[in-house]
Amino acid sequence: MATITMKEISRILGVSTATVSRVLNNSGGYSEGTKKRVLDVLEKYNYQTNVVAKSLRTRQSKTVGVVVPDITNEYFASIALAVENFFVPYGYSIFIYNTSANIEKERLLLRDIVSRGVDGLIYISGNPDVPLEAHKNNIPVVCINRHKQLNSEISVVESDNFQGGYIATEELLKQGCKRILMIRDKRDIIPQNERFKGYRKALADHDIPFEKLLVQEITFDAFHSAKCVNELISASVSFDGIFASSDILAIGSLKALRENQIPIPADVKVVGFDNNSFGEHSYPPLTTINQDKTQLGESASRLLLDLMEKEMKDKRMEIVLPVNLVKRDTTF
Amino acid sequence: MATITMKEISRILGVSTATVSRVLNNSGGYSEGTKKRVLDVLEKYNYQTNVVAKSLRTRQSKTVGVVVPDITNEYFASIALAVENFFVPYGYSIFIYNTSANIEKERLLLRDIVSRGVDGLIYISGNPDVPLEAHKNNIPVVCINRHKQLNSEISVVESDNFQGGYIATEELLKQGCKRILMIRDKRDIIPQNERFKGYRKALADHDIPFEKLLVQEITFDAFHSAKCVNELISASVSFDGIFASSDILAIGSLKALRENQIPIPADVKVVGFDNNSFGEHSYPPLTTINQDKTQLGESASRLLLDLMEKEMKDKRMEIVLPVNLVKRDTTF
DNA sequence: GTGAAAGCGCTAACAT
DNA sequence: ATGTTAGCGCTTTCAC
Repeated sequence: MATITMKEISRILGVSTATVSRVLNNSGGYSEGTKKRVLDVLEKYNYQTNVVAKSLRTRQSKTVGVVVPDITNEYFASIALAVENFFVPYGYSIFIYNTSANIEKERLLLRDIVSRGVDGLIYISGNPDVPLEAHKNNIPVVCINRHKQLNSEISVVESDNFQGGYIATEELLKQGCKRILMIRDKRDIIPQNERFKGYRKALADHDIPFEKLLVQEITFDAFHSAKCVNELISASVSFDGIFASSDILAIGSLKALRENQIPIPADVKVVGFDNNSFGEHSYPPLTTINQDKTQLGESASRLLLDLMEKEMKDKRMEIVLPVNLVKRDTTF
Repeated sequence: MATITMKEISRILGVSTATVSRVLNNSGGYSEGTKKRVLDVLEKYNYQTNVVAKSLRTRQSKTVGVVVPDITNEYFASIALAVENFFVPYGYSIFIYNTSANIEKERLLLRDIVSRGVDGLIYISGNPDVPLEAHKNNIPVVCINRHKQLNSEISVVESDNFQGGYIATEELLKQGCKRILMIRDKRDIIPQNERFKGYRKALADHDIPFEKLLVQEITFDAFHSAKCVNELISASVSFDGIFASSDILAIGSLKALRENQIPIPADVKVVGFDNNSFGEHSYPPLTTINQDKTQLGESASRLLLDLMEKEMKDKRMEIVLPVNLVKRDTTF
């Protein structure tokens, strides 16, 4: 950072640093003439604010932290991108933190977050303690799609997971499926649980009995999903539809169905969840529930900005965003 | 940031802030006794360093910026993750900047980067001006896989794109392909150009004449790739192999082949580039050239750390990482 | 081994 | 309309 300082600028102009600061911040209290003179010199010497010094003085770092389990996952990356796009025009920069689902690492990250004095935090991860602790440190936090704890004072924005589970299942039902396999992440996290509830409700509304065997709780990746479907087929468990609680899981099940020469959607229909980009290019292209990741990121950002700048720290908000069915070729 | 300060700690202990600072930084010059007393109080009051103040004083922000075109692209995200994992143990945090391939936005970002006093920059984007300008501002920069400019003094780490293009084409050749379509990004960027050169060299080494018609330069996405292959088939252009310069392009071509009932790999064989995760689950699973994204991120980070901490600012380095063939089912 | 004091670059009272 | 001054929280030279 070998850039010129305000002090030097003011010396060059023969004015005080206060004056320079004022015109830099448009805070008024100077004549048009000096404003112009100051601006010229600033320009001429290519002055760049020292944000660190400014932060120390104003106690605002103009940064927000985004905590995700894994930025490599398109879903999280899309949200992070939306957050960045929202905040940049307001002069904020984004720190990214990957937890790798490691709770110890998460603790360490939190220390760093507090130390760095981020102005706010967007949290998309599994562990409810951490945002709570940030909140205790007086850092505004908003959580995305991850937990809506009872007695938490933390704001949350999420997709309507229940509704998503419902319409996914309903799509299958409408097409005549009677035995719908649900493949879900085995972790006890709210989005997964809500999608499951939606599935059950749709079943109930269509007078289809719920069968425990048809709900498979697995490790969250495509391989386990493929393995699961293969095993079910080997065990002669019959089903004519699959609701996968995530596109990643759906992709794995598609693979297993292909390997067993089961025509899709003729014999088995499949609906995923998330609307990841690879679903467009899968074989067959995947019918899925779309989550609006941009909207998720933007809503959370807007909420956070209010919390940060409007001193609405106590106002807990909860925003639920609608989801919608994207029909492609794994259903008719 | 409502945390206790060094001054308060020192008052509580009845020592000077200098002493507290010394034990915090392990810089010696205190007895074991005071060290222990200080540490205890620090612990008791849960002292957290104010990184902003420390940065102002030491002129080190302990941050590094990572500039990518689009974090939503798994390839960039993987590198960014590796960078974070490398730097966190050294006490650095990561600013992420998405350029969206928008050169104007990139300029603005650079201002911010300089203003924030990042200690270093990892740059994975198309435009060579920006890292050059950062470099001029005395910010250590290392570029990844994006440009190796003549007379640039900027360090670079990249995959061996030429070799990748060569072995991809060779794989096709070995399996008897005579007419190999190459689908590439139309942008004139070095990785793409190198892959193309590898393709030509492999052709030449196997005495296969180069045909201009078989090189398709398209907009970089799966749709354009599918469209391109469809059009070629409609125009009765014959080919028995496809080398796609990126997995994204390969996925699109797979789709077009399926739509035309062309058996893969029996009639047409396909090799991609990058080894993105979705290639494992495509239909058929994609043979591709693996780039080691973790290694790319780590090497770049290590280089940058040397540049930042060892005052080796002038030492320009160039690291080329090997690539390897990952055989799956789009070739035999 | 420890403390006093200056100062990093900026902003914001408070003067004038 | 402009300047003076103190100070944000920390590190570091220089004394002792």
